[in-house]
Amino acid sequence: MRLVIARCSVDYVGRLTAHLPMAPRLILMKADGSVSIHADDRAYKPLNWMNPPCTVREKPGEDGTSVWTVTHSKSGEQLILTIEEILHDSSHELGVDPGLRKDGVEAHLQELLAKHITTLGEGYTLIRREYPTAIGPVDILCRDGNGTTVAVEIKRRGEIDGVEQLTRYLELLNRDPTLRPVRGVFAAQEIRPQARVLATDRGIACVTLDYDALRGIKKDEMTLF
Amino acid sequence: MRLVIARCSVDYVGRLTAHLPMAPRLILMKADGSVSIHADDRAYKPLNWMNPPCTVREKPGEDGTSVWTVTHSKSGEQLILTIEEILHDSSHELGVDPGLRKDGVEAHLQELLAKHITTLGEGYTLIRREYPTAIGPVDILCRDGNGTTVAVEIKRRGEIDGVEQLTRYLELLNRDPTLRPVRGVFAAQEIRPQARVLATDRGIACVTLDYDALRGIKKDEMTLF
DNA sequence: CAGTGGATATCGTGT
DNA sequence: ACACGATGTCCACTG
Repeated sequence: MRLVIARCSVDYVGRLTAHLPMAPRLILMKADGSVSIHADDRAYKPLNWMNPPCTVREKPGEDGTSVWTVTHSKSGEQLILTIEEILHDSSHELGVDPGLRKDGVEAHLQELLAKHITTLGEGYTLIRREYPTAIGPVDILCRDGNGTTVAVEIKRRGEIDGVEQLTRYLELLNRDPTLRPVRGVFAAQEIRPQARVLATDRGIACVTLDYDALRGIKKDEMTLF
Repeated sequence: MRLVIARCSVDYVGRLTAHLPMAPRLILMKADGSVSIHADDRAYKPLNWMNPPCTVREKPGEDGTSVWTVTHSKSGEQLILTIEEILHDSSHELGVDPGLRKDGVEAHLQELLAKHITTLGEGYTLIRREYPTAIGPVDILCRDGNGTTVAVEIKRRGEIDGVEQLTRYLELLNRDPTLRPVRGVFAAQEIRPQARVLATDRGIACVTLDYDALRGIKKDEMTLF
């Protein structure tokens, strides 16, 4: 990663044509070949940029300037930087990043639903989250008001896969005499029609989760179908 | 603008929950208060970030680490950076950026239409682009197949303003005996109904420009109303 | 209505 | 079905 602070002007010719007048800016050149030009505002969004794959050609310009031409390898788009003065220039080896782990909506929904398990219905009690089975953990195992065991599968977007997964869990759980009978609840922020049809056909209830509501603002906005 | 290269781990708690394991990264702190954490790839997109308005609190952590807590002033979202080692740290005054000037679609459309002026009709010939008048340049001045002068106003989105502008040009141009009579053509990627009505009422033809078609893929896809 | 800024969402693509 | 990357677009907000 190379960090350059320089007085530069920039011209972009590609999907549109754009120009940046001469001013001091950050030029961020990453190991993936990308180049982005940042001002001291606009949060993380650069003023202009070039995505990989691209190549940088550096050559002298007029009046002692230096011209960096960044060319996109496929589209031919160009970013032309005219450098008047370099105020800082440093390079750093960062290596490959382990990357972002999103505990994301699914995990968060699970946590919230476990905490507010009665949103599934009155008298519901949590048995445990991530209830282990031979084919993987069930997101939530709980009991309804009648004491019947309920297995809950949580997804951000409920699709057929999720229904199939829950079906497998239910089949397995229903072999356990201490749990049997086990009902299924398919919970997601958004449930695709096909998934809903399949779930209903298998006697699995569908619950649409309202994330904000679950976060505790208003618990009542959860709708049960 | 402060540039920090540091071994850090990051936890984000907000709209979702995310974690970044300890690794060397760029921490970009802008004058607007924003903080973004970049790996050496993914083009201009940071691994994680916090938008303004936010505040940064720096305090010692365990084992000699330093913990930077970035808190969003309104939502309370937090970005927690645990810094193990600082490899680079520099600050730079950039001042306010003059900002991006998008010559954008309009200039590009003008260029393309000038190049393919016959897309307005058979026998059309270009007089010149940016034809100067006392009240500003006319985007394109050309002649149709009959030798009649035609003034073209080009916009990305055709609104009433553009029609008014073209009307003023036409009024002026029609005073010139060497050009008179001058017809008007209002060309845009998208023309608002009101603008179209006004233009038609004034005897100005409307042309919807197909950007991709003009770019030379298929010249025929331009539609004349 | 025009101009600006922000998107951890959503979409599309590829596997 | 899923993961990843890109949005140079789109929308919502402001004045």
